[in-house]
Amino acid sequence: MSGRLQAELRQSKPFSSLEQETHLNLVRTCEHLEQGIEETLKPSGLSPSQYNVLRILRGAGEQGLACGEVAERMVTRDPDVTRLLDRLEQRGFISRTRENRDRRVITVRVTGEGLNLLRDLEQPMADIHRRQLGHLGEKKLEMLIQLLEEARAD
Amino acid sequence: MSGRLQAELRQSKPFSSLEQETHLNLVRTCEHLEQGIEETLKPSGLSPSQYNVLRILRGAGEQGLACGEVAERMVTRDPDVTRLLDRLEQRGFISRTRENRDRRVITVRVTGEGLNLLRDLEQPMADIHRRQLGHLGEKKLEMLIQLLEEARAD
DNA sequence: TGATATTAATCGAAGCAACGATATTTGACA
DNA sequence: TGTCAAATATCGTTGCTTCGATTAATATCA
Repeated sequence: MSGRLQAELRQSKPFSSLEQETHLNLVRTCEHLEQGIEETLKPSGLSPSQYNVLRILRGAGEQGLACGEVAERMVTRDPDVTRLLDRLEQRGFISRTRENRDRRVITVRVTGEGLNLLRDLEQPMADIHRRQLGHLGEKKLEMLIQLLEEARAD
Repeated sequence: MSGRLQAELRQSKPFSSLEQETHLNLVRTCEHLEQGIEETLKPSGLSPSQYNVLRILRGAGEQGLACGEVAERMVTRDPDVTRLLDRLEQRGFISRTRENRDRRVITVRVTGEGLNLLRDLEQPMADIHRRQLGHLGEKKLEMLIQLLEEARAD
């Protein structure tokens, strides 16, 4: 068994299976990375989910997206996108307009202010990603990606 | 670039760097695994953190652990362990006793009821781990563990 | 000793998340 | 057409998280 996680957990026989050890390593790594992301976003008062939504909307461009489409594209699934959007709208980063074509759907768009915020975050976010994972090098990153995609394919 | 995550995100140019792609793959995979864990734990009304605490305490045995030590050993860091323990104590899965040696610390122990709960969860948890990651096989799991540990070492 | 700092755990308040239930609008079809 | 089902987004409630402040006990050291 690998020693690093064992040391972190301070137990002598922490794992009952290789699958479990992998799981714990994944969760730990994720936690570690998310912590860095949160710190980078904290000055602008955005949560990772909110940042994710703004980027999704920037990707969608002028035509915007329906609420449900935003929910589908989020990295982590949010059971109540409405209130997430509420907070972004209150701060002026997105706008909502009800469609006349189908009055059930509400189209969401990122505002100019939202785009400015994203622009300001671009460099810091690139930096933190690099700092956190850059030391692995291209080859290992690709291996890791490959393994993770395979892990999700069940 | 790998195709799977790109399809999930439904964007044509989602990544500005390999590090970012790795990060997103990690978060997605974690999310996916945690979802399975949550479903397995739901019948007993435990959150992953609560389950984690019970296992930590079982590992510590009769002598128990101080609150702070529990917090240190958790997989995901919780800024307020007190209330997490409150809920477990209310349900009878743990007990708390103030130490006379140093009256600042409170020792936490898992109760018999807590141990029973853990025993009942053992098989379902082993099953879900196997179902989620077993298809990778021993070799790839070890590779993944190795890469994840390396990723955290920055 | 007495004053200050440190450590351990808890609590108050505010905001957030999760789960269902509820409008509102549209579609399907007898 | 009228009725029922489906889709879309929102809201109500309850419980959980988080942040900082607070209490209490111990350690430090002039």
